[in-house]
Amino acid sequence: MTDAHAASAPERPADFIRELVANDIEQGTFGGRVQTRFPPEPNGYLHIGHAKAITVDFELANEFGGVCNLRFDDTNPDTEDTSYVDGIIADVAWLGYPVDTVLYASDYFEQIYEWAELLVMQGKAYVDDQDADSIRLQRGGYGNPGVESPFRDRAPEESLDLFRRMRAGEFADGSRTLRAKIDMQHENMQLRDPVMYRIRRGHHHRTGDAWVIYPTYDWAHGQSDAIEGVTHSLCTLEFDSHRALYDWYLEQLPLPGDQPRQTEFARLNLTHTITSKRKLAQLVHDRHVDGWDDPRMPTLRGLRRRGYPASAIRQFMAFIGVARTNSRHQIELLESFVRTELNRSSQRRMAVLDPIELVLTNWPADADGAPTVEHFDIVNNPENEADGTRSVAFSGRLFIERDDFMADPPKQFFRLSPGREVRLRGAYLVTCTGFETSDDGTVTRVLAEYDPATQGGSAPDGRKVKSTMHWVSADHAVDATVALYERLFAAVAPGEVTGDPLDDVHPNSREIRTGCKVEAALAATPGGHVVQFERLGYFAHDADNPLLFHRTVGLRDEWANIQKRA
RNA sequence: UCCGGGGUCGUUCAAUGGUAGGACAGCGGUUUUUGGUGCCGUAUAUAGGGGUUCGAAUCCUCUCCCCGGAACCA
Repeated sequence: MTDAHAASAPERPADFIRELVANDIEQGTFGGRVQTRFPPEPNGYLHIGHAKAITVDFELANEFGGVCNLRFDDTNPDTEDTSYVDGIIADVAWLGYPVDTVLYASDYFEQIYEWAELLVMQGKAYVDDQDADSIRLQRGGYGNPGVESPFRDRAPEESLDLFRRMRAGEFADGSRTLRAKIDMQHENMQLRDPVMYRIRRGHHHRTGDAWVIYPTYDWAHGQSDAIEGVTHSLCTLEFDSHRALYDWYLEQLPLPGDQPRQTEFARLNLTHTITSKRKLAQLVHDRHVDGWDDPRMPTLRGLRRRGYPASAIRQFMAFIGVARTNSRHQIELLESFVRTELNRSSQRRMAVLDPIELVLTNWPADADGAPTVEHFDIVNNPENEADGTRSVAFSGRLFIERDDFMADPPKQFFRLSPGREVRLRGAYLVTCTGFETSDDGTVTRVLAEYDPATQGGSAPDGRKVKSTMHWVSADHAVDATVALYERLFAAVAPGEVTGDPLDDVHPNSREIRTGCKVEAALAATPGGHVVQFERLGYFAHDADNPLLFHRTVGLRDEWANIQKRA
């Protein structure tokens, strides 16, 4: 975190949710207790948007001394799977939040069913024999009243009998539903006799075939909250109109404790990023990406593989806060948190992505005629002295970045060109004496002379050079593969009003570069960590392949800006 | 069309009747054995009209714009 970030964090005023909770505590609502929950449906993997909900839920409970549990909203057997359950648990844990208590709405099916019978007996719910199309037609429209079902005034005893037979499996899927009897003329469409149970014979990943009827989200969510003792049920803005129904259900029931309260906040949107589980699933299905953990994906596992530190994601979420305004944050802000964290934590290594040979023509040979090899101790991380130094081999034949040499450089180019002296980081000052080209004019080799008096990279006479370049020794480097990523989506920008963002998938969102040269020691280190290749950006070492690196984010590149402006 | 939620620098989050502030992105400078990092400086905003008030981003009113809501999805 930069000082600017650090300084602004404590000054950040309470967002509206924290204000609300602080107020509740002051007034003694919920007996001063705070309990939240993060309630994903296990029908896909978590993405960066969920990370906001996770941090809001867990941090709020944390801040006020309450608890937050992970609860699976597993009320739809058709879409859910145990592999998603496992993946979500792992992702929440990776983000840094406790998963020792994992709860499931499906554990409450019996209690929720009993409460449904209660509503039926009280005449507040009825079995409807109509199909989905008829119910939808009768619901009416915005500004148009609904039509009451012909089964609406069926006797409670008859509904109860039918409801029990629904559970017993006597009726076909979709043939009947249990509906709440509220108000078919209500201006809020959610209150026009919503469906509470549907018949569905899908195999549930936890309850198996024990049930053929399943509660809908609205009929299960508030009830689960109440059973668990949740006080503050936080969700995203699109559930705003469901709040009246949430309250109505709870008001009808003999709850074991205080009635929980739903509060909505704006979901996270990011530029160049899609946060729709359905669409991410389509990216995977259509093979635009390799899988849910593809480093281009905004999934938590994709970001992790790409080298995003969990702490950077948490800090970003804390910084943007919560509000009810629909907005789309710039991904550059997230990336700045990633860079800030990585700048502090990642060790520096030298690598050359697009190698060109640099030959030191005055480099000495040993007694046996072979080129001399020297070893330099180079600082691992200038931001953290405790990271120490490493020994790097140096000799007369090196690789440098092709971009770091220009035969005919423009004014603002500070790197190697004929006649100019630069520093090879941690090694020597070298002066370019010439270069070789192939028949088509491509530079094939750069020639230079080193100054033996500048061992370690500083000149005894105090002369300065304008550039310090990274390098690898040709005889000591190893070949590696580096994956560079563009934004998956070209647009998805603020104010953009395109159609389906999937039309916008960047066709060349990944560039694989082989033949890159990296320090030999990198091949021997375990994968998973992130290193900074000097001036090239941050790279995540692939967990499975020690010679594959994913670029996490690039560095801020002033030279690129200069070229752009020219 | 009806109901609900929103509208503050380019972007985003603050300021709740009393100096419109921060971050990211810009721009200018500076330090630096990474054109990285750090540091210093700087421009840019209250959707519009009317009203209340000594004083309005904030309260009232009219208008405009954006988002959400009519699954047996969540």
